[in-house]
Amino acid sequence: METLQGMKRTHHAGTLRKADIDTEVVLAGWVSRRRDHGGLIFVDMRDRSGFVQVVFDEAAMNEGTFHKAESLRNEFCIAVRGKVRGRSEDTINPNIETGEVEVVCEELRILNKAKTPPFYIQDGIDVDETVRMKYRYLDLRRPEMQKNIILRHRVTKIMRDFFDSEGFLEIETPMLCKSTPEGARDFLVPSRLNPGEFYALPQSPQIFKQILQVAGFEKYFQIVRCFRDEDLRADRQPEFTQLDIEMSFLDQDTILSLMERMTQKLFKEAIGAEVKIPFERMTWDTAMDTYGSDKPDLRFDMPLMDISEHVKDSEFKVFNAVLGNGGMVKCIKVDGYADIPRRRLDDLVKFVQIYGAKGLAWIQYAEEGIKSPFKKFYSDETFAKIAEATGAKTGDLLLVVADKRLVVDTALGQLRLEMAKERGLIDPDALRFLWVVDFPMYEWSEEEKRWKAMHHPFTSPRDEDIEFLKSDPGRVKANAYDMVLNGVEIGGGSLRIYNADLQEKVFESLGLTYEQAYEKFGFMMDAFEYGTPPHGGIAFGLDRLVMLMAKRDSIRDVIAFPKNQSARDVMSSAPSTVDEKQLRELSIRTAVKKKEAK
RNA sequence: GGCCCGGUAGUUUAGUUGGUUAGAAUGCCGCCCUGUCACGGCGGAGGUCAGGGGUUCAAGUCCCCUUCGGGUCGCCA
Repeated sequence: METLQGMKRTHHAGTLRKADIDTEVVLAGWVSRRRDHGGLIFVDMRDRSGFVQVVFDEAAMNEGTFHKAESLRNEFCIAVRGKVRGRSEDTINPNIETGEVEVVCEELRILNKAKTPPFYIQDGIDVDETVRMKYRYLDLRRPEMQKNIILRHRVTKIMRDFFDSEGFLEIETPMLCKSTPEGARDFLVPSRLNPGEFYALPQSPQIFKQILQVAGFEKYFQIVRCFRDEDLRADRQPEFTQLDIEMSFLDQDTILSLMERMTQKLFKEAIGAEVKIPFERMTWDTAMDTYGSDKPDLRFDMPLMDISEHVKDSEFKVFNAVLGNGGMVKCIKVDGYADIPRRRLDDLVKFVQIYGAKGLAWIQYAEEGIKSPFKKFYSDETFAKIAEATGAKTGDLLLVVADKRLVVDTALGQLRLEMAKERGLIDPDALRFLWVVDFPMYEWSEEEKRWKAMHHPFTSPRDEDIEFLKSDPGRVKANAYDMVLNGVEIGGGSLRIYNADLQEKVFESLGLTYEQAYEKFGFMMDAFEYGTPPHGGIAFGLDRLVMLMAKRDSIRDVIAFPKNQSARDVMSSAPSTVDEKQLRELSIRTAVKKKEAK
């Protein structure tokens, strides 16, 4: 092995251009590809800036160096001293950025050899993700992964600059916190010094950032790791990063427009995308009613339409039962898909059942006539009326779900997305931002038979709804808002309660007595007794945001070292068992493995 | 916890109704090659068909269990 002594890198490989011709350069990086022609060897040399072709010419260099070049293999770490040369007309490679030049090697140092990598170090590979994760250091060498991680850096840099210029302070909050019972499962950390007691890793710095408002910092932000011990998804990791914001003396417009300006600047500077502000705003009720989702994808239309009115008063038992039970019949219209294969319809029935619908019906306005499982229960006139109401023309398809409101909306909302994908209605380059506002304060937990806070228990109800906190919690709307991009929730927040009496009422409506609430959030309630300013904030999911900007389908592609679906780090093999001694120090008697737990 | 899909050389995969020695591409190794850029030519090595059990004259293929991975519902204030 050789060292870099006396050789100082002067350039990055991917930056060399015609203007650098005749420059003496020293490059350092990795062998990306080697093309050995016998007396002439080409090596594509890669560093984080890209790559350039290095030429080893047997006739024009000393024998030892050429011999060394013959031994090069992919992913060897090397340094090269040489001169930049313009390529002759017929050897220019227009497909690469450095294709007009090459580096003629004068000195080669092999800084380190490399084993044969388990997969190609290049973009667009189709390799089992477990293999990529195990060799994450190689996966991250791939240009597209480098691009993602570099983009992530730029995003956080722009955010920090923006909030600094707006007078916000980045303040750190603890990682070892008090466990909060509401919400997601906590990751727990045993306390050695306090046997039998545990810290929790923060699900978010929520309470601390509110207390920072009591403390008078007025404008806080933090790019902060958060932890939730719940099941994973393509867009959910047990530890994730949040852009966390809280400010005093604001109204809802202040924070929404602040975030719009931040988003506009971010997209412009990070990926060169123009974002128009202000964003469209839609109430939660409208979003659910029209798109069957609290985070509608507005890159295509296809609204949910209520046809209950047209299908009542018939002999069709299915619809009658639903309508008689306070349910509804809604549909979506898929243009030009009346010729959907029967087998596909059967699939779609199964599809909506995942979301709790009992079934799916349809009306095919086909050339040869109307086809529908409930055709015999309705007159031609009814089908014509439905066509008129929904705008369905010959050749169109209506997909119909009948059930309770929430089930109908959810199932059709998901079906809407499925159909848009299938019919190619989504413009992959579109950026459709949206604020969803006026979220309900509570949602009913069937499991626990009680009202739960939809956002969190510190969210303020709208003034005009406070009177219903006790009598009719379901109708209370909150000062809560979500930012949605292309059907993905990228941020959410609220104006908080800053009045102790109101906070107590809300705790009460959640089934907490003053004593119980005090046990859980006492330090916060105490703090709130000392002149708490009106305040509110928002939190952005950084991973999801960068995922969308990088046009990836999984947040794992924008996190350097993610966990797999079982929350394992397959590279380092975390989590792992620990010594008995460590457990004893923590006053933990036994560790039970999953298999034994059963 | 439920549902769906998957596991065959290092990698990506083919493998029909169960039937001879599991085939290919790429990567790897060796030799040759002075203008390639997915270089090319010739030759070679490389397989616990995820694991276990069962059915069968015969299992990569059929059945059961386990395990690992991905997606998803629940869950995620």
